[in-house]
This record gives sequence, C-alpha cells and structure tokens, in this order.
Amino acid sequence: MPSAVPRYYEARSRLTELANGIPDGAPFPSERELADLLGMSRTTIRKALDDLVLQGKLIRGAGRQGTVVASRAQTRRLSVTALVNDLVPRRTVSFKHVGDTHDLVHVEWVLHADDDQPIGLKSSYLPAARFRDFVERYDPATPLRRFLRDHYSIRFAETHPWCTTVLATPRVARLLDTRPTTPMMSLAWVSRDTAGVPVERSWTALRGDRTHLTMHIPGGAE
Amino acid sequence: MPSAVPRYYEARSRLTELANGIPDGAPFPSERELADLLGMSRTTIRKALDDLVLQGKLIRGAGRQGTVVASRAQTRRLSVTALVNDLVPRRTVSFKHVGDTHDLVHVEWVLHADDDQPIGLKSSYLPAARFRDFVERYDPATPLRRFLRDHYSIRFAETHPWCTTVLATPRVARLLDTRPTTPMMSLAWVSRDTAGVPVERSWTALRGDRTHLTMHIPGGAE
DNA sequence: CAGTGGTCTAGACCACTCT
DNA sequence: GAGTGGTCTAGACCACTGG
Repeated sequence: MPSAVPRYYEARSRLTELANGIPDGAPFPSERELADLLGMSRTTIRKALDDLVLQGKLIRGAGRQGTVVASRAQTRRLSVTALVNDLVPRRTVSFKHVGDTHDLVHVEWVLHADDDQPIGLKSSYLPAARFRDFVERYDPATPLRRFLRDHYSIRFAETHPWCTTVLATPRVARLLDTRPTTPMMSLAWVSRDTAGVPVERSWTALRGDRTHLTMHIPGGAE
Repeated sequence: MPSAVPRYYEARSRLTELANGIPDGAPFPSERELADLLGMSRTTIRKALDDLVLQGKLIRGAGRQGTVVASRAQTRRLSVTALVNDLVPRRTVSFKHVGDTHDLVHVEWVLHADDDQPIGLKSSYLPAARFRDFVERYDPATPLRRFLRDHYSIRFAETHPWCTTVLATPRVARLLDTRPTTPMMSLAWVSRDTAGVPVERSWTALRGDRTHLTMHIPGGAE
C-alpha cells in the first residue's frame, strides 16, 4: 500500500473537473496534450482516463475522432420484472439449436436504449424436447415467457434472479460496442413451472455505466 | 479497433488456465516470472492480471506476500429484501448528525461475509426532526426499519430500490480492504411511509466479486 | 496525410513483507 | 536483504479516421 497519493489520482481529479467544464458531446483534449499539460507521462494520464471512461463520463472514439465528453442522462431505467417477464428487444442476434446433442434451443438478443445504443445482451436456453418446433414458431417480437405461456400452456412459479458484476468478455464487448473490460451487471435466473421443473435459463449482461436496474419490495408486513 | 488479438488477451487466457490448476490459497508465480515465462513485458502481464484480480480469481498481497489464488465460494448470496428490511451488520462505522443544519442523522455500517471479510458498506440518512433522540435510542444490532416501526410507529409503503455499477472510491476501498477501482454494485432506495413521505434514504456498495444479490419475482399472473 | 487512441516494451524507483 | 506488487517514464509501432 503506497503512502503517498499516486499521481494518477491527482490526474483523475483534475481531469474530472476539466470534463465537468466541457459541454456534453464536445471533444476532450488528446492524451498527448494532457500529458504535456499535467506534466505526466501518457501512460499515467491514460490510467486516469480509464477510470473516467469506466464511469461513463468520457467516450473514446477510434482514429481521428478522439475522446469526447459523454452526454448526461444516457442511463436507462430497466425493471427486473420487465426484463424477466415481458421484455421486447429490438434485435435478435442468434436463434438456433445448440448443445452437443442439439438438446437446447438458444435465443440471444441485444437490448437497446431509447437512442438505439446497445446496453445489454440477453441469452436464453430452452430444452428442445419440451418445446418442439420452437425455432419455427417463435416470433422474437413476442416476450419469451408470454409466448411460452400462450403456445405451450406454461404456468410460471416465482423466480429468483441473482445479480452480480462481471467484466465484459471480448465477444460481449464487440456486440455492445464497448471495451472488453467494462464492468457490467450480470442478471441470471431459472424459470420454473408450477411443478418446479426448469423451463428456461437466462443470462443478461447490462452495461453498468448505462443502466439502472430497478426492483420492487412490497411494503406493509415487517 | 485493433484487428489482431492483443497479447494481453492471450496472456489472460493462459493465466486463467494456470490459476485453475493451482489450489485455492496457494501462491501464484510472480509478475516478473510470468513476464519471463510468456515472453511479454511485465506491463502486459499486469494488464492481464488486473482482469483476473477484478474477477476475484487472484488476490494480490503487499510486500513479500505476492499474488495468491483466491479461495472459491467466497461469494455471499445476499437478498435485496433482507438488505432493505432486516439486515444486521456486524460493525458500525459512524453514527451521527450530519448536514449543514444538523437536520439529518447518518448511520453507516460495514457488511461482512461469514468469514469476516468486509463485502459492503451501507449508509442511511434519516430526517432528524422526525426521529428525535434517534442517536441516543438506536441500537445498531437492531434492523433499522424494524426499529423505526417499533419505536416510531412507522408503516412502510412498497420500496423500489435501484441497482447499478460503480467504481470504489478511495474511502470505500479503504473501508472494504480493496482497491480504489474495484467494480462494485450500488443499491440505493428511498423508504416511504404509507402517506408517501420519505422516511429513510439508503445507499449500499457491495463488492461485485464477492456478492450475489438475489431478488424475487412473483409467479402466476403474466 | 496528420493525429488519434490502443498496445507494448524495457527500464526505473518505491514501500512493503517475509525470512 | 531479497523479492514482491504499485507506480511511473519515455519511448515505439499499429489501425484507424478525418480533412
């Protein structure tokens, strides 16, 4: 544990102030300029910038685009219940049988914010034996659980999703147009029918810097 | 966007395999050894190691301690409902009046896993005017909302917590014995009484690599 | 083409901890 | 004292994007 405050902490503070004084969407000084300005190496500046990017304050662009101050209020509020029950994604990534013996159906969606920015990835697995013709019959514009209820008469028991943080894998990062080490929220669950049999297993990765996950706790008792 | 796969991705894959082959708690090779072994610079190795540390697979120790493979199953399942309603933390950090005019009471707890590792920080604010003598009367071993119900006859309406990811601030990192840029889950809520008046505002930061937040979605309808 | 961010190297010094 | 992780530097090359 270092006793003195690292230089990139100081850099981070000063760059945060700097970013706050620059309008949303306006260009941020280049890394080489900042290194010169603060009298630090570009490596140290980059370490400080990494934090601001992870916080969602800055957006780095490729090539001549440079770094830009992020627009505020890009975060989307997303309800856990809606995510599990009746989410309608805008784009389907894949849709096929998987598994060594083709015993699972896999559906994958990219979730978008209102401004069309990709903010998450949802992946669901179903047992193929129980849902014959699923691939042919399913319309991705229908919420998955509603479809299962209406076309396969599934009645769902209560669900217990769990949430944690993960780092974006290279594949997820590519699909969501973000960097491979962006912290993300991971929300996973197993849907069971009223008999307790697993019906669907899903896993969702959400960009932590763009998403607020909302939930519900009943009042009254206790 | 680079076309070729960066070397630290390859390093990360190989180091992940390496870590999986080493027993929990056993020492990991030093960064200089690994740089030599994989034929990469220590900087590149460190970048790969950073990811494994953030994932919770490795733990870095100071001085001669070196890097160590983390023990599995250190993650704690924590229910959102329990966190809001009847959490009993093991240690209280502070407990005082705050605000410019001393109009708020602030209580802060460190949350521990079963093995005494700190995994989170909970911070609650109450209006001092409504809860006179709170500081004198409150016993931190009692769940906050139960105390408010029993001693101030508060009846709570439903609560809507929201969750997102944040980076640990230096202060939080120090309290939780982690590094200042560790990704954490942030869970916040406002408790209201049945009249809709805000009673308590709370904010919880949880180590993402040590915590699974569980929630509940009713079955049946829809 | 010039300038950007992304990656990578080979050094260096420090505070720290174990033996 | 020896070796560790934490920090920092001054360079370098690359793929990419805009004018």
